[in-house]
Amino acid sequence: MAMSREQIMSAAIQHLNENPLASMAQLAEAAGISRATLHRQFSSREELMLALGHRAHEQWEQVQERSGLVDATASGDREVIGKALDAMLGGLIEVADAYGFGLTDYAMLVDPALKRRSDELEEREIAFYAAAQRAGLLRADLPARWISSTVYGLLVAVRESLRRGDVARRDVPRLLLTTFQDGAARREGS
Amino acid sequence: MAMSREQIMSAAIQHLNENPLASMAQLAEAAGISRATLHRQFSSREELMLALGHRAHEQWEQVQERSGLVDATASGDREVIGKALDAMLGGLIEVADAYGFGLTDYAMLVDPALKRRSDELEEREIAFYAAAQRAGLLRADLPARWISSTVYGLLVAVRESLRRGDVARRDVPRLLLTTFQDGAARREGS
DNA sequence: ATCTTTTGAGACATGAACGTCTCATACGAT
DNA sequence: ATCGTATGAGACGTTCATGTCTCAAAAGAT
Repeated sequence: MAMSREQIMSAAIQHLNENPLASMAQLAEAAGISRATLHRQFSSREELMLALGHRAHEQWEQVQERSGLVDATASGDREVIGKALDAMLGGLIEVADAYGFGLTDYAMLVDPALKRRSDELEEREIAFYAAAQRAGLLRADLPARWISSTVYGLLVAVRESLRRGDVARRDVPRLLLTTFQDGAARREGS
Repeated sequence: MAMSREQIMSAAIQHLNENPLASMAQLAEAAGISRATLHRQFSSREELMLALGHRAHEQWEQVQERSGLVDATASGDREVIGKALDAMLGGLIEVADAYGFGLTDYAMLVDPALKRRSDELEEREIAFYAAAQRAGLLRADLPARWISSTVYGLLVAVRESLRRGDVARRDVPRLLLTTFQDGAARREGS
């Protein structure tokens, strides 16, 4: 059976999540193909990594689009923003779960093109958080950039928890959302 | 001037925070010594990395001790636990800042001895969070392990924010603490 | 001033991963 | 059944980091 480029990338991602330092030989084996064939699809390791990075960014961008992030930012409507926030966080969980290794992989951050793109996507989110602050949904006393970092950090936490089996996958969206929004302190009123 | 083992390790950590993939030659240069001298102090790269890992764990353990984490856990006293929580989070920020690269470095997690030690330290924290839950300080509806992961993720966020200059260092403890405790959502009552 | 120790520079061998290439074979389409 | 294409196995050369070693120079101690 012919392994498509897509299939190879999926297998690579899956394997890199277990061993971020995997060699081309290991990635080929993980995809069930020979090293030669892998090199026929991706002429170099760097090309493969860049392809993975771009794919991750595409998915990330799709999450933003599907959640209507930009429109919500422009609308300023509290309810619209709230719905977009939930949708975005839910989508990000899936992406972070799939592309987990990229969250903290140093090599991913080196390429200028990838860096530019992720900066761009991040700026959109930051603008969105700022809009959510103006709409009274998020605390105004926190820098929007810090909120963005917080979400990123919580996604890392999600990945770790899932990797170690600490929490069930179906519980993750609720845990992330409630922790992000309400924090871990016991509320007086409950 | 003779470079002590400690000084070499400090320089190495500092440099690894900028480039986690630095070679021995680069680490030697960063410490201002020759590659030969570096190898006289640390016979192999692995030995250096393990030494760094152990040092990080020592500092981590000191944070636990100085914050009185174990005693607080045993006491069950709400006020004692609250004070320990603040002290611990403050201390963890410093450690995470210094040993940032270790937070997400894959190689650090491989060594069995290091893994065992970090598991042990983590278990203490988890027990502490559980005590904080019983004392009514932290939400009881969140798994203590998830709370632990949350703190870890927020420390990653801190490191990122500092690395990019998004927030001032002096603001970090407040931001981390309030985000962890209260979340990012705007409270009704404010 | 002399002796001892430490250091730096560099050569050297080793091993791992990469990227290229060849060739026989298996597969698929016609 | 045949032809064209894709694949696997493996050899090959290259590069790079590692770890060892030597030796002359610098630093430090007496």
